[in-house]
Amino acid sequence: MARRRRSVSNAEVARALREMALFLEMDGVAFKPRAYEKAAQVVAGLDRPLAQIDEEAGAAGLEALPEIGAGIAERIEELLHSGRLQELEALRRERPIDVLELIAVEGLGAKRALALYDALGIRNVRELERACRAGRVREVPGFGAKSEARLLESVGFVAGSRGRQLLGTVLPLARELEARLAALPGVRHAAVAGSIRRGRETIGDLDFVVVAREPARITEAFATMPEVVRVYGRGETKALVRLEAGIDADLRAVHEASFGAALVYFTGSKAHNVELRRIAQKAGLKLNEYGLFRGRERIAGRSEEDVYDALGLAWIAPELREARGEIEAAREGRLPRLIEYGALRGDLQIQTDWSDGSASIEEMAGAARKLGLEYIAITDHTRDLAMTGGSDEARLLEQAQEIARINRKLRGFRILSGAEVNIRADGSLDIADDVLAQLDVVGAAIHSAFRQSREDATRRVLRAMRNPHVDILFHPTARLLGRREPVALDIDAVVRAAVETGTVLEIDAQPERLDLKDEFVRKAVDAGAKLAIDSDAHHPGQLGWADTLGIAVARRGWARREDVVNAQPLADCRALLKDGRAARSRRKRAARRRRRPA
DNA sequence: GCCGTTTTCGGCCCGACTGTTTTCAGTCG
Repeated sequence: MARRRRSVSNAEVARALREMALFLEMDGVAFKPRAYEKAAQVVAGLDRPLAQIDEEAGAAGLEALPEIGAGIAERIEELLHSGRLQELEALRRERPIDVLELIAVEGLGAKRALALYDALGIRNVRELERACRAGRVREVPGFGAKSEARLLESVGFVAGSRGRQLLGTVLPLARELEARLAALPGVRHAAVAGSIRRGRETIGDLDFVVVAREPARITEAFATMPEVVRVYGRGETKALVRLEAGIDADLRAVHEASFGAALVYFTGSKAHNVELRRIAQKAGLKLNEYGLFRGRERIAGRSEEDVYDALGLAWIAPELREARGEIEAAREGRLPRLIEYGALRGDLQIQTDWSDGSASIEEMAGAARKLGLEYIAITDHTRDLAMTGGSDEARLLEQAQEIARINRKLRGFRILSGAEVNIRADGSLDIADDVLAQLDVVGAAIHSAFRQSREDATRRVLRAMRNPHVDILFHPTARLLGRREPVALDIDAVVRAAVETGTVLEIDAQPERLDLKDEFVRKAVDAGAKLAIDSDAHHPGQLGWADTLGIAVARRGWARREDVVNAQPLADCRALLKDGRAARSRRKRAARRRRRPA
């Protein structure tokens, strides 16, 4: 029997395309490197396996993807079918350079990596480090003692780098630095830009834009902050530093008249900016970080609104700036009215000391109330999660009584009884239906058997969603950023089932989860499925995640307030849950019976 | 190599900073 070949992942294909780009760049080939690089980015950002696209639609399916034409589609197919790319292997034989590793060193690109290989035979970071220490790099034309020292320093940072960090980790630091910049003398505006402003789930570096009377003093102050462990460069208007948190921070100072253009420019995304510049170019204009120019005349730049307006576009919220159709929508005036920060009125997933949370029901309710919420659901873990002290049926009912008792003392705030029940591998639940029927909010979630096949995992989740008592699918894919892959769900099938069964899909706002992720939120919104944005807090201090991280993900998924059940008043929220719907239809049927003449 | 309101050829985003190049290439964002 023929053994099935291990399937080639999108990440591996993206890596190969990126490597192709670098080898081509070494030879000074024009434009092709960028074509490969762009294709690599598209592949890395796909939410479906290339192998699946190839299986279903072949090369035509691959070519339908943006930035992938006949040439690259053919190479992707070669990779998928044979696990190899002969052209790349030939390039590697010709120059056995670990170019992907080497260009991770700050200050080294394809060209200079090649120069080092030609002169000294350097193939990887280890050999680069040795050559730097031996003082041989400074002998290479185009290099000197200074670049040798910088490279040596950078090598250490490559080893110690932790890569992209969680939005939830970096956001507080970014806000703190933003506030400190704003407080410096002579600073008129200071703003966080970059992927933080767009609300991306992970962050590669911090970007700040400032307007100041004496920019050079600001870049100086920035580069000498106590958190700075290394200064890559600093000029009159720009500084790039490494922070002790293990992340780089970039500061740009511009004039007031350029603030909006700079904010657009440094907020990105890169792909969004490229589209904006193309629009400018076609209109005979030029867009850069200083403004939108007709010839030498600046026609916009002071505010973001001016810049977009002058390009014939409505202002686009930063969370949408990913070149996923937002520019067309802005041109045609059909951008969604996104859910606002602060719009949540309740939180439907909260753990307490009845399972693995650290605070009591009353403490969590009090903290939620302080944040301005009107209601919460207490959803402690259940039987299968014994490790967390998960409740059985009797304990859930006991907790519901305790909640009722607390509610009697509360005015203007309501605690809903609930549970986070476990979805077993076969899709059954770990709590009996008759008890679930007595709770206000039932969330169901996967906590085990994460590596099922796509078919099995999808069947499992759909079975749970069809349970009439399951109101919400909690953290639907169970991924943990940087630690655990998502369960291999057919997300389109899950979204369809959500619409059919009235099951709400959750955006779990725990920094490591952010699950559903933005692209899946968009699918849910497009299909008309309902969402919940929950903190999944296990401690009072974590309740704020929903309004920061959770809303950011929802906005990135083009969600509006009306798509989110817990952005509604309590009565409306409850009516949108399954039991509420069932109750409503029961009432309607009863009313029809009454109207009918006897 | 990709793409198309300049559509099957001829374009392809733009600027700051660094180092060593005495006029600019490479790298980065």
